[in-house]
Amino acid sequence: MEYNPSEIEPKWRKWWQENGTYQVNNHSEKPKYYILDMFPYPSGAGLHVGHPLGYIASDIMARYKRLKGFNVLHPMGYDSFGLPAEQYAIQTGIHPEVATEQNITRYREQLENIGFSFDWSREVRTSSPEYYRWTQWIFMQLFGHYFDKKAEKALPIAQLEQYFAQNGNAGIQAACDDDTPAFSAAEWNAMSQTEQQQMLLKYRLTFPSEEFVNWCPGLGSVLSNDEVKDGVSERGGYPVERVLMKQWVMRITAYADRLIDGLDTVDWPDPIKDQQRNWIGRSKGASVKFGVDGYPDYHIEVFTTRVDTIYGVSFMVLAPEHELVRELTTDAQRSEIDAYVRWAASRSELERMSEVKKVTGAFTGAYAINPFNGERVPIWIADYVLAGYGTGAVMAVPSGDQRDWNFARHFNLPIIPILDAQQNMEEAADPTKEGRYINSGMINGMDYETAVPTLIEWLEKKGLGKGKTQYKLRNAVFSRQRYWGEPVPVYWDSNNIPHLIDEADLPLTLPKVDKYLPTETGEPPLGRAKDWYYKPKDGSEGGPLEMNTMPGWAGSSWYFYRYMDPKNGEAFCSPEAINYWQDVDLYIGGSEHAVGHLLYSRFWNHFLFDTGLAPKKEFAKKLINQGMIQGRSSFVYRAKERFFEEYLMLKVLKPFFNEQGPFEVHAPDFEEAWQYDFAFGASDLVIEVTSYKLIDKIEQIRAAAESDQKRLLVLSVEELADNINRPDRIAEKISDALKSKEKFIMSRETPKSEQLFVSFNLVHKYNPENLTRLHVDISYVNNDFLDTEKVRQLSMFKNAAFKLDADGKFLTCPEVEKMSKSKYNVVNPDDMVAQYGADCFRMYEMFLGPIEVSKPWNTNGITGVSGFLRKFWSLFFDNAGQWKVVDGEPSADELRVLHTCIKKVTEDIERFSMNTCVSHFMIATNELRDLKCSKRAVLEAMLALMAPFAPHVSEELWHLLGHTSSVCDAQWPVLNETYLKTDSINYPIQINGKLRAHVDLPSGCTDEEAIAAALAVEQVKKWLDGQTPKKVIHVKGRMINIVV
RNA sequence: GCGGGAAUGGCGGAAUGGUAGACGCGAUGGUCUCAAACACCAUUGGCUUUACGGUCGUGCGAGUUCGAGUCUCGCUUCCCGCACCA
Repeated sequence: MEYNPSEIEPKWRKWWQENGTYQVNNHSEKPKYYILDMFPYPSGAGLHVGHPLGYIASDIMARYKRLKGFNVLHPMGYDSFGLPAEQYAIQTGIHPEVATEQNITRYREQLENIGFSFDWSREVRTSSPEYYRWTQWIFMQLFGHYFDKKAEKALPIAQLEQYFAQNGNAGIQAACDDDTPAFSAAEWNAMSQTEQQQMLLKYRLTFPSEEFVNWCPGLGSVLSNDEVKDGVSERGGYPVERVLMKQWVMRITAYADRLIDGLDTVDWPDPIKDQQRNWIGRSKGASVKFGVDGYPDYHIEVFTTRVDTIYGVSFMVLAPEHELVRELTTDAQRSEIDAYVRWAASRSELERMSEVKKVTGAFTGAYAINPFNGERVPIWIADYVLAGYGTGAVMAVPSGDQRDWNFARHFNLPIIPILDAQQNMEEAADPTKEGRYINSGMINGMDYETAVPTLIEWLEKKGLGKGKTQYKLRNAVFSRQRYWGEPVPVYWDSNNIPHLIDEADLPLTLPKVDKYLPTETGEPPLGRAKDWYYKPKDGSEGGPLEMNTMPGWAGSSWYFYRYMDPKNGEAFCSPEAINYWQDVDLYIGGSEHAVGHLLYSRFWNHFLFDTGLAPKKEFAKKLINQGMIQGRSSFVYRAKERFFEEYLMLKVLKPFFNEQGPFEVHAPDFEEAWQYDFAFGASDLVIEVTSYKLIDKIEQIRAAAESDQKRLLVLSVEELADNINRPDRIAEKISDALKSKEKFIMSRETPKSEQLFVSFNLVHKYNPENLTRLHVDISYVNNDFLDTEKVRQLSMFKNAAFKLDADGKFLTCPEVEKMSKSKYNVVNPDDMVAQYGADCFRMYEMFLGPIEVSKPWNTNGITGVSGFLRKFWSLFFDNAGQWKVVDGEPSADELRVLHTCIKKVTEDIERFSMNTCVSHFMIATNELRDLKCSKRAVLEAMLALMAPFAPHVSEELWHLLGHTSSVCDAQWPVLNETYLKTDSINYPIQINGKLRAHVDLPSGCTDEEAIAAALAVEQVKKWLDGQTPKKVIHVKGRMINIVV
């Protein structure tokens, strides 16, 4: 039998499905292992070879853990709400649900094709009502809770109401809006129902709020920052304005500390943790109020992380937009300040970014007073201070902060050293915290650790400031003005207070709409729905339903629990299921989700934990980032008409120079002066290069030549393209024309070619301006060489001529780019599977390199893996296709090869080094082949090792060995170290760390024996040259180093 | 500007501080074949040498060490993330 993946692979996929091989039970004696891939969005473009990279790695892990005796949960589903389907719906009128369904079908086919061990009976889709009713339900829980800072957890809002009724809000420590007023119990009890509800919104974990958004009236939607370029939308170029809009917001800031601290408890890559810490941006410092000279009522509040540098403040800087700028500016400075403010407002973000080194600013004429020493310091404005961040004011300490230093240098402001350890103050700021304070009043002589609390205590006593922890993190906007998302289960009463709908009325399903666009009045698409109104069953007052939908991250923030119990209609997940599976043991996905999905889902999970719904604070123990697979595009160079003039000059006309004397050349800059492309000085012949199609142009030139009394030779570019590899033919033609007496010479043959493409390795010979660079579909390219015959299928190349290189080949120019349809560099996994088989595809993706590294897709090496699989097969079948596996005791060598492979593969899977696993399989296969090993005991163990990587071929051979159950339920082979030992070891001998000789020694030899043997080696004696070694190092089983 | 990561043959990449370049691709030579493909065998970092060998070599420059691709410090370039974040 021959190895034929296209036959065996579908057979086993069918068998696995019929036998329910991948179905997982929520009850088991075995330990659980939950391995999860990040949720894909089913896009219309289908899967490309980059997507499965992580899925293959997780599938290998899942199969490996199963062989090791775990009950493994490895599910797959779809994050199926999303913008692309909605945009498609706007264009075509097709309901997003229909398009999404089609896309999912296609994804499923493609995924199935690769032989994953997903339990498809657990598939979930965020856009199905059975799923999103629970997303809505979790939203309702968030609405019903507040965050208690004393308990450090979410508590029911009813408890808060009770507390307010008894105590007012004094003494409560809860996360709430900044503008929450203080009120007593009496005041609370005197409030109307509406007023109380209004107040409670300031505490709820999700609440409506007025937020600034980038509103684009032209598109009828809100845009993200990066969709806005220079104040207009990137798509369409419509104006964008910052407007306040009522949005649902999640109070994620309440969890800022827990989200930072929780990072220390999970095994995630440090770059991801760093990004999250950075995003949350916890900085401990102090807020300090500076007085303003002559304005006793005004204060300028600043936040600083280096309050210890306060005596080094030599000026203040306000943002140009700061509210006090107008009032503080003196008349003398007014014109300068006004001009600067106007200039700053005119500057785009881009300009500000690119000119960080340019120092600009203006003096207001006013002075601030340092609360510590009463010193007057000038108040400046500069655009490096942002109005929207912090207080919009900075205390400038030029000795410790480089940007302040630059500013001080530029405007000649004092630079005051404050620590005795600060150095090179003349060249740059020194932000050190080392040493003792100088010039620093009450903290003189102290170190950093004692100075900070001293200063903060003083500030707080005087009421001029306080120690403060500041976060960069903002509350997360949870509303989208879209159709294709989860409806928010909320209605608004006549007093404009939001209320949850009754839990029994979940799911609140998406209504039908006539169009997927905003209404004429600017309301979201749900505003088009009829009867989008809620009437409670208890007969109380109802109201219109919320028209915003939830964002994409809503459904993906808790999906890992739904897989545990996907069909449950009573709960988002049964307590039994969640207590069995607990949390995700291994999560694999791209690092682009570092702060979006991964932070929001941690937030939701902390909340679910607080309410007792989830058993663990962190939902994923270990996270692995998979690298991106980039595309490898191929470019070809197409000649523009001017290329042929250049070509003629370089290749053809040079010899005529000697015979005919200098000729004159049409130069682009003198188009008016020169009528012809080439003119021979000593002859009356002129040459015109043009397309034969341009009859009018040829006639004009001909008339001009006649009136100039010149003879005209017309060379068509098509003809030149045809003869591009035969310049001699063109030369002959010119030569004939020179000898001829004819007035007008033009080829009568119909040229074949329309366009000329130049091989990449010849491109350097020509002016790049004469060539156009174009993508060519990579399916016509092999090892960067273009298949010049096959490519004629494309209309663009139908009549093309190719300028080939010296070897007669046409080279394309490769470039690594994002994999995308428009770049013609997409590789579809289906094609790879059809050509090489799923097992080969899986192993090759792993073989490409470490899982976490991004790399371009390149099939150049796939034949190596394909060849390996055939070699592996040939351990079981001889050349004639006869089964050759025999029983019998394996030899010591055979066992050594097998157990080396067991050791390496086990170690490498555990550390996710899948690429080296494939190498080990290749090595073992080559060695077993050399040993002519076909022993059942060895091959059976090899199959178990191979099964996670190449499940189809392993299953086939496993059954041919006589098994009736799946190879998935085999046992992972156990390593026996004794088989690894060899009798002798070939030791390298180094002299002074340089390899000089080798010696064979028995594997158990002592230091003395090894050293004596090493010194006796002829080569070593030569290098020692009679000297006694100073020192000899013997690393057992490794090497010997002799120091002379 | 800040933070993180990386840099090893023609290419993808190996290498618990211990023989740098495993494994694969590509290339070269050979066997098989009418021929091609497949397959198989051999060679394949640079320089040098008939050969044995010598010598240089993991982005650059120092350092620690008997020994550094690996550890430390300084630099260069590239990639990723964040971004006037005080």
